[in-house]
Amino acid sequence: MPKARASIDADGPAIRAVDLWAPSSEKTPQLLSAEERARLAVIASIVRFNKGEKIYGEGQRAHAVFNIVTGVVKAYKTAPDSSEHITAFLFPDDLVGLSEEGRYTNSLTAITPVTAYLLPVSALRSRLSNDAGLEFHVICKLCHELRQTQRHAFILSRRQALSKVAMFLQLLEQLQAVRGERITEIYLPMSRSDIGEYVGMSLEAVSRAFRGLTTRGIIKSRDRRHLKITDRSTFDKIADNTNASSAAGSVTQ
Amino acid sequence: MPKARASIDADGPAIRAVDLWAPSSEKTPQLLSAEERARLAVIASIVRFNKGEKIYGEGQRAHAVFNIVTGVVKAYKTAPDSSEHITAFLFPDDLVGLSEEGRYTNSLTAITPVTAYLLPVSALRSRLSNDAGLEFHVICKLCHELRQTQRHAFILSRRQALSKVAMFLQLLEQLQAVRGERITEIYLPMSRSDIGEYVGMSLEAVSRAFRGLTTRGIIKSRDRRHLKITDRSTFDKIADNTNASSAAGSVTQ
DNA sequence: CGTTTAATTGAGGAAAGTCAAGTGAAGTGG
DNA sequence: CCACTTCACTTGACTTTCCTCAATTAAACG
Repeated sequence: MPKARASIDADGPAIRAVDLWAPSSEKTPQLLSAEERARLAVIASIVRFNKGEKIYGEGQRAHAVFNIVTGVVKAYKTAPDSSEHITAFLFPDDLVGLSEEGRYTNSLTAITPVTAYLLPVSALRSRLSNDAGLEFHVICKLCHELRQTQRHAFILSRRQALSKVAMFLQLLEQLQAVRGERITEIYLPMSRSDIGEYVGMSLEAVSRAFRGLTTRGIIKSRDRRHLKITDRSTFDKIADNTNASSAAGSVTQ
Repeated sequence: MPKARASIDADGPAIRAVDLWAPSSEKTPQLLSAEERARLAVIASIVRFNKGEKIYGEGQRAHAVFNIVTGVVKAYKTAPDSSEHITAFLFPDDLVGLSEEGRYTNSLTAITPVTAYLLPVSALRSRLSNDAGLEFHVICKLCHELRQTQRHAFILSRRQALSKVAMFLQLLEQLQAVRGERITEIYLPMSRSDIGEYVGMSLEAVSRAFRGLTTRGIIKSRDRRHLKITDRSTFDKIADNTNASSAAGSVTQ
């Protein structure tokens, strides 16, 4: 029996984002019509990457844009001091590889097995200039990613480790919901180290934050990659940084 | 004699960004042709805001997009704990107010006197759908802003206060260069508190960072809003976080 | 010129980083 | 299938850094 995703696989590239102007009932609808997806499928090819495989490196010539079908990738920059900063985690229906003057601005690595559509820039370019509707959808997607990155920056600006991690989990949960997956459990495809590089703290601090949330009874992890939020209200308070630590503290101590 | 900017004022909305694919010689060219700007000018109106004046609030209905002509604005989010996080500083030729489902996602306040083009969304919307070239330019601008926000996130991810502030100054300097202004001196239109809210540290820490850079002879400030980089190589090392603190430390101590 | 706001500076404490050791999980090859 | 290697994660002890609170100085504004 084919997975739900298999149909997407067959239908061509897909992008998902909210509309810029119109208030819609649906949360994040599929932006492209079947016809548009079919037209894009003509110029696209399917590519696969193993877990841990590097897709491209920062500064390389950008020959293609990728549209993820299944799996998760990380986009990251390597700082001059050789520490890595993760720019974004990218999931199915995301678009990645939009470049600056023909060169990639991030490196890209698969953190799970990945299948994706590869769209050559030359072909995409001409398609874009001939299809105003598609262009508009790309604009919507970019606005979406811009807000996503602003949210990332917001997480990074927090000072408390617990708050950072809680916000990160909220983010993952929401993305999962948007993809139509079950959210009884949050799935963490990435390592502690990846999380640390995303939220701006050491992997040890990430580990401690998980422990902190667990011992306070706020989350419960089945294994290192699956957890459940058991106390939603204090969880949200910690994420919002509204006096939850003090309340929870009085319970614990 | 009119300032260079006065001509922009007269010519209609202007946006500036690098091209997605083509490597260009110019750093960040004006994307819109005279004709496009004129067509946009038809639907635009000029608006002015005083220093400190709020332009719109997060969550309000988004009736218009703004294209800044002169002055500087800050876009920010107010956290549930009532602390403010600055999302971006916006300068002439920037585009701001692209919304999510018809509502603004940030608040916007002028931090200097500001003049801007106001583009009603309804008119802009129909212009966009009739002009593929304009759409493409908006895509370029959005990619540009996306990278800008990623850079912001990168600054926020740094741990050292000096490094954060140095990177922030690099950013300002580059934006100044792009706008064609002189870069012998870096101009800081925003307060220490604004800087702190942008780079993710307290205003006191910002102040101390400036002092730190000054006492080490790396920067020299004429007044609180104007400074010069006097030791470029160690400045860059601090921004890059490559063993400059140790080297500078041995000099000072 | 006085009042208000912004910025600096200092002292103390909390929080996360670093270093290092130990534990658990996963994958490999016999 | 199990021992072995390897890698990811956890946990602890110590140190550094920045935040918080508070007092002082400097600048901006009417």
